[in-house]
Amino acid sequence: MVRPPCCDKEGVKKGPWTPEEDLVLVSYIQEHGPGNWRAVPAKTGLMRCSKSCRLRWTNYLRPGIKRGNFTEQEEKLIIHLQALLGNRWAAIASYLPERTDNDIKNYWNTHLKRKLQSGGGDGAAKPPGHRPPLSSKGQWERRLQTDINLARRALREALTPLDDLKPPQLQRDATAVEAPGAGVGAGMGGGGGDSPASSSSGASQCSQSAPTTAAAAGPYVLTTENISRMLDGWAGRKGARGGSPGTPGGAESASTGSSDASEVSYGGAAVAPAAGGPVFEYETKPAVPPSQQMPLSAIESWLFDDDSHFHHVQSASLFDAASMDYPF
DNA sequence: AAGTACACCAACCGCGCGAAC
DNA sequence: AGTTCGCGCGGTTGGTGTACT
Repeated sequence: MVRPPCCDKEGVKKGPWTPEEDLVLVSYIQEHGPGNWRAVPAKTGLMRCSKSCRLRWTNYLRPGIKRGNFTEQEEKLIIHLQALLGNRWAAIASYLPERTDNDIKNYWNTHLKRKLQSGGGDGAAKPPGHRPPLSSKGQWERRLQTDINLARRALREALTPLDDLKPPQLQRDATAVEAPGAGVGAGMGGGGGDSPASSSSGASQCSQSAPTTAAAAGPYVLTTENISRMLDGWAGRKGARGGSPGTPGGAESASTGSSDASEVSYGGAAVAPAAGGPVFEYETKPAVPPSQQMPLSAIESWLFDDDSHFHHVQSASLFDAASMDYPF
């Protein structure tokens, strides 16, 4: 059977998103929450296919996304995880909650791959693990279990020698949380309910569970700021980058000098809708207080608590294990 | 100053999977 | 049991900016 295209080719706009389209999409999600992407183009009037909407939200508009400026710690983490997990970017991204799989993938392809090929990487990085096809679900789960342990080992290795580098990361959380409006750092990274197994994709992080679960409250705290930046960016930068006004590059976020937490590349200050209050209607829970956020140290503590957790997940998939065992 | 090559990244494409029917 | 739908994932491409000659 021939698979029909995900959406009608005719009348579907492609290419860079415009700020106006972004606003329409954000407004819609603000009202209805992410998910049910199929309905988004119809209900918003956007001439985009559902997939494109989802991607735009997931990789760019979703709150809590940190863009550009990969830290040394993140870089090392990615290298280790890639060596262990192969090109399973979503899985890798789940360990870097503020990064999207697309972002990590791009960073890998443009920076790290080359770096490692030229011998600049550490010894742990090996060619992507091309694993034999799995013949059964049990095998798949065993592989996942192996992945869990390998990843944990890698994380520990990656983090241990970099303890001294931790402050910037944590400081980012700390300072960002203090940001007007409710705390930038409280988003994905500190969301509390965000397990490593939950997909990095916005939809899976936010969609079904977002409107109803406490765990989903975190990410949307960031929205006020992000939208503010977007709006401000549009006002101040329209046409600044000819063909793709809605797709500022990473260089911009990097150039702001404050490109840390959840730097949505529109950059700028608030034109904000009501800073402090929930922006999305479905945002029913308050921001996760700093004390309940999940800074990197939690990951570390989990890592170092190695054996005590292992037995819990022996027969479970990565995802099950995550939900019951992972502290983040 | 102009032209070219390279780097970067947002977005697209196709496939696979799971749920619903 | 088979089909359809919706979504997520990974690979790839195209456009833009920047560095180099």
